[in-house]
Order: sequence, then C-alpha cells, then structure tokens
Amino acid sequence: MPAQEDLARTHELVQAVLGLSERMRRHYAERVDEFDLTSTQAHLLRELAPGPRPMGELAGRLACDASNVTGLTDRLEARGLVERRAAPGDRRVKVLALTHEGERVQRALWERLMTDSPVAAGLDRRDQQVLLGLLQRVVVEEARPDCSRPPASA
Amino acid sequence: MPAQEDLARTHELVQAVLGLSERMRRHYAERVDEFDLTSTQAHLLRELAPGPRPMGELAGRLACDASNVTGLTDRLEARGLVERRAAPGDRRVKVLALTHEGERVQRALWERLMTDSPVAAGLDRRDQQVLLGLLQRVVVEEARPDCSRPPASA
DNA sequence: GTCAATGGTTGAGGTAGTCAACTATCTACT
DNA sequence: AGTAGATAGTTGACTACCTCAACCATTGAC
Repeated sequence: MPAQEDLARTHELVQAVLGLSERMRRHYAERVDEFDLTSTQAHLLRELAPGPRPMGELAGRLACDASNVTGLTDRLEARGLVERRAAPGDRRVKVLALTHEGERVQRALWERLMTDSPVAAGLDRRDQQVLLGLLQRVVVEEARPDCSRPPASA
Repeated sequence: MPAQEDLARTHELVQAVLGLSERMRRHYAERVDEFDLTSTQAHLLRELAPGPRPMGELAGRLACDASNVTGLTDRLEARGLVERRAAPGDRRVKVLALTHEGERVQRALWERLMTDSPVAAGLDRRDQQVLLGLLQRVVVEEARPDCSRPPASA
C-alpha cells in the first residue's frame, strides 16, 4: 500500500479544495455585495426561493441558532425582501416568504452569480462535465437531507 | 452552438461548487472550533505558517482592512499564539510571528484538517487524482499573487 | 526641515453568531 | 376540562468580525 503517496495526494487535494472554497467565498461575497446583501442574507433568500419555509426549518438549513434567524429576518423584512406569515394550523410558527421584491432580487442575484464564475472559466466543456460528475458524488455523499436544491428558476 | 445545454451545465456546476464550498466551510469551522479558534483566526495562523509577515501584508492576504488585523492580532496575542515584532529598518511596521505555542496549534490544526475531509471520502484514488488535476487548473487560473501556499510542513 | 505618503491603532457602528431566559402555543395525559 | 411538558419564536447580553474615518509615528523626498 502506497500510504505515503496517498497522504500526499490527500494533502494536495484538501488544499486545492480549500483554495477553491476560499475563492468561491470571496467571489460570492463580492457579487452579493453588489446587491447590498451579506452572504448569509443571500443564503437565506436562496433557501426561500423554492417557497416559504418556517423559521425553525431555516435555522436548521443555515445550521445556526433560531434566534439568529430572527435577527436576519428583521433586517430583511425591514428592507421589504421577506415577510413573516402565519402558518395555518399552528399559531406558534411563522413562515417566511419572499416578497415580490425579494423574489426579484433573488433571481437577479442568482443570474449574476451564474454569469461569471471562476469555475466556468478555465475549463472546457468536456472537463466541466467531468468535474461536475465528481463534485456531485462528493457533495451528495452524506449530505444533509435536501439541502441542495435548484434555485426555482420559475 | 448548444448554448442552452452549456447554460444548464454551468448552472449545475456552479451549484455543485457552491454546495461543496458550503460543506467545506462548515467542516472547516467545526474542526477549527475544536481548537477554540474561529475560521478567520485559523486563516491568519495559516498565513503565518511559512514565516513571519508584516501586518499590512496580512491584511492584503486576508483581503480585509488593516484595522481588522489589529483586532485579530490582539485576540491571538492575548492567547499567546502570535507575537508582534519590530521590523528591522522600518519602525512603523510590525511583523507578526507565530509563538512556539502558535506553531504547535497551527500544525495540530492542519493535521486535524487532513485526517477527515469530506473530499477524501467518497472518491477512490483514481478519481481523487482527476479531481485534483481539475481543481488545480481552476484555482491557479487568475489566482491572486501567491495566495495558495503549502502549509509549511516543517 | 517641512510635507506628503505609509503602517498601524483607535473608536464608532453594523452584521453574524451564541446562549439563557421568556412568552405563547400546542399536545398529551389524567 | 386541566395541567404538564414540549416546541416556535423573540429578547437581551455578549463576542467576533468587519468597515470607515480620524489619528499617531515614522519615513522619504524635496
């Protein structure tokens, strides 16, 4: 068993992924900033794109405390991008939904993210295909239930 | 030109990368938390691994304001992981260096990050090799000058 | 020797995040 | 029905991160 070699490759691999992650994070933050949003706010909007969600569920998806979602929501609601609605059947839960404006912004932001991505440049079609296949296997592997959804290109 | 198809693939690809990034971010944050560090603090330690650096340069590498580095440094210095040193030749600049303890923590953290990575699992050797090749091409492409370095496995 | 540029710090202010305590509601059980 | 306990969200206190503007100290050039 070439354990030495394996270790070195893993090392390099993790490093490459860390590099790419950092790069994407930066890219994401910059794009999102053009819309006067923070990364977290954008993340929340994106979770809302497929449809309204109870706040508690959002806390789960963002992997953060419920109280954090409260604050996040306050700010987004103040800007009219999101609204709290009553949930039918349980008066405790508040369901978060995109407003029209919120939907518009969400869609525009996603569009913007798509146009110039560091990943798309630098690889030809064939390689993109291969990369996609590999990434999907990595990402799907032990992923949280239902956390990666299409952006509701409605 | 199959523009429609290309668009869809790019769409999926960006999504996959975003997913992986999110996943790595989470993973990174959790590991780093085991050492009572934040992601940013870990990032700074890592930049210091190859050797001492002037604070201004660090601000550049972390892509943040200089004043932010001051605060970051204050906290890390209070914990004895890092120290400010005078720079020979220019009494304005302060050079940041890992203490012995800081070096120990940095190394241990990196070791920890290596051991279980979401990327390593889920792919066999051959695929890891392919993925590495692709990622390196993506990351190297128009990367910031000198931002991705080996972790000084000294 | 003065003056502008540079490196770092300070202070104000905003977002993100946690935790503990609290309110309102729901559910289950008697 | 009535109470006890779980659950959803909010509030308040606190920390970290981050930016901007104002501010020293030093440097370098003229």
